[in-house]
Amino acid sequence: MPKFYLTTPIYYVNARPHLGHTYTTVVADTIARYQRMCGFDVFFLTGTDEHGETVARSARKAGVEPKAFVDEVAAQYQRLWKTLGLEYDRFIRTSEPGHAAAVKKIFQVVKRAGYIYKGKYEGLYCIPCELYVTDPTPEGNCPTCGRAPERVQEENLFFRLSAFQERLLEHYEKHPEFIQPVTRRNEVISFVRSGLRDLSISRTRFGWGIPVPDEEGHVFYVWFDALTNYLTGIGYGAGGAKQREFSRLWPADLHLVGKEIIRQHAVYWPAFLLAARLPLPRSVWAHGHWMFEQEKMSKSRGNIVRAEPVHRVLGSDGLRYFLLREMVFGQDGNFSYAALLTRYNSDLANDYGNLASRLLTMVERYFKGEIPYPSAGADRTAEDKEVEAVAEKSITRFQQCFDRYDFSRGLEAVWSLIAALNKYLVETEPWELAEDETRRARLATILWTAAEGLRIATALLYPAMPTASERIWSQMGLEGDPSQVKLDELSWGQLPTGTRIGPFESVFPRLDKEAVLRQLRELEEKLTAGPTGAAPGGAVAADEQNWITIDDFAKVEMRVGEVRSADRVAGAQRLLKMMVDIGDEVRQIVAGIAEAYSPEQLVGRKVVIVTNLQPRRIRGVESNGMIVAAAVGEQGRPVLATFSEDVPVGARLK
RNA sequence: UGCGGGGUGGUGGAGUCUGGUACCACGUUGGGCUCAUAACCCAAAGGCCGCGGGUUCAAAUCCCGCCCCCGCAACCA
Repeated sequence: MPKFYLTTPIYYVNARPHLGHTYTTVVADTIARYQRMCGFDVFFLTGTDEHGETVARSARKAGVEPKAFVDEVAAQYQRLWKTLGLEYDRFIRTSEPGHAAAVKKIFQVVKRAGYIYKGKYEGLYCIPCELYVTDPTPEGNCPTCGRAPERVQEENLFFRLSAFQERLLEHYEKHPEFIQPVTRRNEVISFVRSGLRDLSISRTRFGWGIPVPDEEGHVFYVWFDALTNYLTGIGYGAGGAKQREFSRLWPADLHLVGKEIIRQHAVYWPAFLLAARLPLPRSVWAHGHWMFEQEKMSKSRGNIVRAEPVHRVLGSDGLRYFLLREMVFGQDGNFSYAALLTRYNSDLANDYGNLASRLLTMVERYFKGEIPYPSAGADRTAEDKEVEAVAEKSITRFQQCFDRYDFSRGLEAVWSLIAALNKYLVETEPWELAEDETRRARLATILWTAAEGLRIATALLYPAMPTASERIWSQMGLEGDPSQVKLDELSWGQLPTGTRIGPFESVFPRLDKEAVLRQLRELEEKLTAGPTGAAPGGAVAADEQNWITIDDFAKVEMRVGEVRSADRVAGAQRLLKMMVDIGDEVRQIVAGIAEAYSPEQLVGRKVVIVTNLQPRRIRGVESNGMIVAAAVGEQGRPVLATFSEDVPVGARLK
């Protein structure tokens, strides 16, 4: 049996799983189930990435040892995957001893091949990003996250990434399917063409990592450590039977990743593998991101969607269906509760679920629960043949789409069959025929035909919605379960006749939109109210109130000022430079309010100024104070503080 | 300003690489049916495919210019 080895990224345990993690894993699970139905011997690997300074810090903050911290968060991931019915073959954790051994081994191989050298790094380092800041912003901040980097000096081991530029480009050229979709491929190619710098692969600043052999005080940089999981997860370096398993499974057929880490997977990873003389994975597929109601999800916006509330209300299949159906694989998608419920009600409840219950009800009522069969000489009408044709076409189309991970279109193909079946029932009116004893044969043909269509649709839906598919399968009284269906053998006419249908009940009950929306919001709130971010349950101390004393407040000097003049700062979209009269002097102040206020609106206006703030140059212009404004809405639109009574310039606020 | 992604009937999306019928879902309006989960079926209305130019027998699709939106980054003390 041919093998199919696929992976998700290993998730960084600094944060609790959110919708993005769930999406990748759902996709992987769906592909795994699909490929099994296609006859592949599938191996599905996922796991957690547990090293690095950020994790060490979060653990310290939570007051626990790193190991205890990562154990807790890794368990959260495993629990969630379990509740969502995601069935991986192995969950790897980079803190496992076996993994460390394998990382060391591959390092030795790469080192012996001459691709490692020792260098000195002196400069800026951004701790949250775990990146060296080689070209900081004009302000001296990290270009990735905008925070202030720290000045460090350390001796590092470097990987000669630069030596692989040509070989990588050649590989992309020869294997166009290596990076997908095409837009990502183009991005990567232009990045590599622009020149590769050697990569520092060790750190000496912290200890929470895998020690580098023979290098006192060095631990591996997270990516060198993390990427290697794809090898260790299937037995690399383990020896014996495990090594044979490795040889059988490697190279990976598919690395599923989010678009934010395509570079690591399409550049660094193949370079490491080339250096270690290992075959390269067949493809790296980068999917897009989920937005929440048209906005990027982010912690600061507080709009991170979690799978748990949705699962509680809709069940895992409802969530899976939405994720697969609504996003064009590879592009960004938009998540909203309203869209989720609309999809659920119209596709799952009205079309599919309702089809099953109307059909099963009729089988129960007209044939005592036994799926009837068309009698030998029964005439088949044009309608019957049409249904068969649609079913055959759905099977083909579904496979074509799923083969290229076009889940959305593939599911559409199944729905074209479901729609055809609903239509068929309306047109043939079996409930009319049931009134007439002489037309039993025709009635039998119709119900058999519809049931056969439902069987095919249900089999095709298994990869996307395993639970629902299994339930309807058994409600129809079919043998075994849909996972055993071989897709290349699935075709019209295999529905066994005379099988007794099982007890049935609605698999996708219709939902009251308003009520469910409310329920979702409540569940969500309950979740956010708990420890947020990385904090594993209970590990975080109750928030101490951030009281300040009156003396603290007294340190801030705020005065009423009047804007004398205001001008835009050249080349800056949001900045205004103002001259503000604060009584005894006129201050120059720069503020990021240009998008909300025009200079003309401001001149002559009384505002509140923090006057004892340390002066600072912003975009080359000195600012001697800060203007006080409310941040309104999610975008933080500034609204200036004002007085409704007249106040003299220079008056102090207390 | 730099990089990336977009602008398609009321809404959300396909289609753009590989020019030639604008497709899907939701929504709206009218009708049908009663087996079914107020579900299902039929019909209709609704689009100068962001704007301007070009290539072509033919452009949503290719080329040039412009406008607008979103994300990231840079300024937001």
